[in-house]
Amino acid sequence: MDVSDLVIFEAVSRHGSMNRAASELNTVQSNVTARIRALEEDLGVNLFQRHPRGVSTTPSGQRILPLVARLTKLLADVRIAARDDGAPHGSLHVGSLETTTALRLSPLLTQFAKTYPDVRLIVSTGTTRKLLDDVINCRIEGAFVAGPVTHPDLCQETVFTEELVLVTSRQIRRMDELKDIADLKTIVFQAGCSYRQRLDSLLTGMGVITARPLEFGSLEAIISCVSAGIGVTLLPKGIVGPAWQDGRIAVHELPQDEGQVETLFVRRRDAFVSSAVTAFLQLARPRASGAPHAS
Amino acid sequence: MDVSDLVIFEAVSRHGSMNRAASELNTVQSNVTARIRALEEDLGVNLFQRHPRGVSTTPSGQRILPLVARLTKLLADVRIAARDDGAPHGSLHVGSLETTTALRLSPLLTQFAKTYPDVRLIVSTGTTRKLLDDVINCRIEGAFVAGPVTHPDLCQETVFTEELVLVTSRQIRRMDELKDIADLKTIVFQAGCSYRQRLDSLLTGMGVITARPLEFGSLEAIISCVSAGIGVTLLPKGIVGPAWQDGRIAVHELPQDEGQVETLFVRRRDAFVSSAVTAFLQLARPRASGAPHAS
DNA sequence: GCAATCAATCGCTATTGGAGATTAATTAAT
DNA sequence: ATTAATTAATCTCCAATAGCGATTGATTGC
Repeated sequence: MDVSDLVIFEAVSRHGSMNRAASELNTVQSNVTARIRALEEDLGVNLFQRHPRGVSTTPSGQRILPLVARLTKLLADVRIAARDDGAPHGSLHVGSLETTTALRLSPLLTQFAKTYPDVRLIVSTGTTRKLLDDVINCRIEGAFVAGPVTHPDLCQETVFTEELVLVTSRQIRRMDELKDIADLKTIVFQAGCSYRQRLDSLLTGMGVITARPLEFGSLEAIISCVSAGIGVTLLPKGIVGPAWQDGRIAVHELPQDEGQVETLFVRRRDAFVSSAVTAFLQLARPRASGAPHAS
Repeated sequence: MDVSDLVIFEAVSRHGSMNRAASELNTVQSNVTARIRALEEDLGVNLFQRHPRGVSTTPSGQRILPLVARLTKLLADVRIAARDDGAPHGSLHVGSLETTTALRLSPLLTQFAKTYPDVRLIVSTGTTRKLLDDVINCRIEGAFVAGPVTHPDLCQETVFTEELVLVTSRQIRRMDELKDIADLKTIVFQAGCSYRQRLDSLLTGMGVITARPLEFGSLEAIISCVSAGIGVTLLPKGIVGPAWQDGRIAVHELPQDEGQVETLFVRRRDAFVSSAVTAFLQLARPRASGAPHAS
C-alpha cells in the first residue's frame, strides 16, 4: 500500500470522478484507474461504486478517508520535523475569526513577522465552524475561534476574552425598545458564525421574536446595515469603537454572563509541534494576565 | 518520500547498522544504503552519522522517529478500517498488569472469546511503565495499567478499583511490628512496577527503612517469598485470598486513602477505534456501578 | 442516432528498485 | 606490523512497474 495511491484515492473520492482526479493530479485517467484497482486489490475491498457517470465512495472508502487526511499530514510533518532544528521557519497556516483578525491579530502578526522573518505566515478567516473543520481535517495548523469548543481531537487554550455588545442604530436608546420593533432583523457574518446563535438566544431571552438573519461578508457591511437601521448585531466591544465614536451606531452592553466570550486558539492534539508553531503560541499567549487555561 | 523508506530508516536507527537492518528486512545492504541516501536527499538532511562501526541517528533522525511509528500505525489502521464493516474481527493486542490479569481478566477474556470468535485477542503482561510505553509507541492497542496516568497522547477510563493490602508472613500480626524488623525487604515484580513506589512511600510513611527491593517475575514466587518471611509486598486484596485462607501469609488492610488504586484502560487518543476495540471496551467497562470517569 | 462522458483495457517505454559483487575505510586481534 | 573482520558506499545488471497514449465499451443526454 503506497501513500501516493491513497492520495489518488482521496482525489477521486473528492471529485467523484477518475478523470477529474487525473487532471488534478497531472496524470492520465488510465493511471488513476490502475492505481485505484491496485489499492482495492491490496485492501481487499471495493473503495468505489462505478456508475456510468463517475464513481461514488463506498462505506469502506468513507471509513479510510479521514485516516488518509491524517496520513498525508503526518507525512508532511516528517518533512518539517526533519528540517526543524529549533529555528522557526517554513510556512505556518492559521485561521482566525473575522472579528478577532480585525481586533487582535494585527499587533501579533506584525511582531511575529518581525521576530521570525523566515516563517511564511498565512492567515485565513472563516467562521468558528469552518475553522474547526479545517483544523480537524489538517488543512490549517490551528485557529482562533470562539469558545467553548469540545472535540476529542483538539487541544485549546484561551488567548483573548472579548466583551460582546449589542449593536443597533442610533434610534434605539435602550435594549428593551427592541421588543417594540416588528420584524427585527439580525445581521451576522454567515452560516456557522458562532455569534449568531448567541445573538438569537439573547434576543429570544428578551422576548424578541427575530426574523431570518441577514448574512454579510465583511465587518464594514454589517456596521453600515446596522447604522441604516436594517437590523441589530452582536460584536466585540473593541471592534465597534470607531463607528461608535463617529455616532453612526448605538452600543448596548450586556450582562456580564452573557457578554463574555473567550477566543481560543485550537489545534490538533496529535499534530507535530514545529518551532514555528511554538514561537507563534508563545507570542499569542496572554502575557502575565491571570492564568490561561490550557487543556 | 515513501513510507517503506521510512520503515527502513526506523530499522537502521534501531539497529545502528545498515547491515543488520538489511537482514531484518530480508534485503541486501546496498539496498538499505541506497534507500537511506534517497530519503536523506529527499528530506535535505542527514539522518545518520556514519562511523566505521555502524551509524548513529542524528537529531534530525531522532525527531522523525516517533512520527514514523505513528505513520506505520496509521497505515495499518487504514487497512483495518477498510475491512472493518462493524463486525469485530482481526487481531486485538492489549496489555495488562500481572495482577490485573490474574484477578480480573479471566472472565472478561472468556466472554470476549465466546462472543467474538473472529477476533484474535492477544494479551501481553508487563509493568505500568512498560505497558504505557507500548501503547504510546503503537505496539499494542491499549492496556490495563495502574492509575493515575497523565499523558497528553493517551485517553483513559477507570475499569476496576482495587484495594491494596500489605502482605507479610504470618509472624507479623500488626503493621507496626514492621518497624522492629531490621533489614526489611520489599518484594516487587520488576523495575517500573507501579505498586513498588506505593509500597516504598507507605513504608517510609510508617517510619520503616527499607532495603533494596527484591524482584520476581511471577505472583506465586512473590507469595512464596513473603510466606517464607523474606520480605513484605503490596498486592490487590482479591489476589491473595487463596494464599490467605491457606494460612500461608498475613494480610494487613491499609487506610482507605492509601489502599485504593484504580485500574485504568488506556489507549492512544488518536488511534483508530476498530469494531474489535469497541466491543472489547464494551465488555471491559464496569457495568451499572457508579459513573466511570473517562477522559 | 449522434456526440459526450465515463471507466476499463492494452501495448509500449522509461524509470527504478533490488540483487550481487566489489571497494574503501577502519578496527581488533594476532 | 599484518591480517582478518566489519562497516558503508559504489557499480552493474536485470526484472518489475508506473505512467503514457490510444482504444474500447457502456451509458446518458440532446
